[in-house]
Amino acid sequence: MVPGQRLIETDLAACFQVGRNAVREAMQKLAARGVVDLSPHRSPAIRRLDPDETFEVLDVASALTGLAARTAAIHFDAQRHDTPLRAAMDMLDEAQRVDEAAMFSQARRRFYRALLTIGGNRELQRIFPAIGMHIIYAQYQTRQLRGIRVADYRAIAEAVVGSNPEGAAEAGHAHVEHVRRVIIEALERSGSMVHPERKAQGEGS
Amino acid sequence: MVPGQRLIETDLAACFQVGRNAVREAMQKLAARGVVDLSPHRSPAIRRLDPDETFEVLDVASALTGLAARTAAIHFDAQRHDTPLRAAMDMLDEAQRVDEAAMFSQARRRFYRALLTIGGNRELQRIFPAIGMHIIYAQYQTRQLRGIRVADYRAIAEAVVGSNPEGAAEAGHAHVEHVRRVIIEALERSGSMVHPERKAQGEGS
DNA sequence: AGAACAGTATTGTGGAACAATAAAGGGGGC
DNA sequence: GCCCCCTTTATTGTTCCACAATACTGTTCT
Repeated sequence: MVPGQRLIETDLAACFQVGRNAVREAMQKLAARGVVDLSPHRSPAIRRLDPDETFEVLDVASALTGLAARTAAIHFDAQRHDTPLRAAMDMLDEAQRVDEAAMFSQARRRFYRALLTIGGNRELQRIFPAIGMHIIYAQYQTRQLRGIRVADYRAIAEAVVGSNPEGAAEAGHAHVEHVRRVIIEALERSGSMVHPERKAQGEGS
Repeated sequence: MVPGQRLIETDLAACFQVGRNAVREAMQKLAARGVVDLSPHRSPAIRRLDPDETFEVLDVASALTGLAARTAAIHFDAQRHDTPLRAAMDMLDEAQRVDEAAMFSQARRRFYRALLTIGGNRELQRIFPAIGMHIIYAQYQTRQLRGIRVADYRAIAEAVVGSNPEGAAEAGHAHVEHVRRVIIEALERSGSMVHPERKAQGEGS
């Protein structure tokens, strides 16, 4: 599954033993989540982010991650929320220890799900998975990024359990900025950088 | 078209002279934009926001409207962007003058489209229409709200043409807060308010 | 009145057919 | 040899039909 790859619906239908109809609906759901690009009369292609669009995604992610973290910190209730959050963190640690990418992805999803559940904002729960963050995770999957993420997630979690909304929001913004910096460095190394210094356009700290 | 109304796909197919399939795909697109609620084995219902969820939508809207305004202010170029933005503002004025709801909706959409175009953030262009703001506009359509909106939009536009990112973001946040206040008052009048004081959970000023 | 039950309405899904469009390949003209 | 146009092919867009699975409704029995 490489970015830009085209998915022919007849093939998928045959492959999964389902009707073309189901394939089309699945594609629409994936398009809504930003996984595939859908243009009329063309096969759906799994989404590819050029450097510019990558940073655009990060700007949106910064805004909504900050909101998610802040909202979770406001609504955190140790009684109900401590266990699931701690479970997510433990799984992140475990995934990093055994160094398995698939398990790490699962743990990351669990962490964000916990964050969104704690916050309780249904609209955010609906919108958040539509951000192209998944694509970034998949496209720039490095061990370095995983380490940074675990540390950042811990900072967010601590601010949340400490019921510190502004700290949580800031930790969320900081996390996205860390990801941005790592990607900038990776792009500079590979020389595919068009705008050498691309600054964040979200709330400065 | 009243909130909660159920849409039977057979009826719609017959009504619009299209196949059930097309209706289903259209429903999925509407669900992605947050217009209808879609639960398995049940007819799609046009989305209804209870007071709580209304405020949750506003929290998300505040974050993304702020980002949209800030990004537009950063990328504003008088040469290319002055004309479309001014056209949108003129249409808003005209719509308010003749006091037509349909025209006002169209003008509002145009304003946001201009904002998103100026900013140039493709991910934001993709995500923004998915916010349930439409539903709020439809559900709380009052003359008072229209007036507030025109004033707020003007403030945003001025900050944008002045290339003042922080001012634009603040104007965006302020706009959403104004809408929030009007809705709180409306709910208090109608007595359907559960949590009497529901504070914004986005960035304070 | 309340609960189990049958019948109906509606969605979920597969399959076939055809039109419409886009991509690819081939044949002429320069 | 290279480019343009045309034909051919592959793929999507859409409709129709059929049937299974599920939710809704109304009725009957206790």
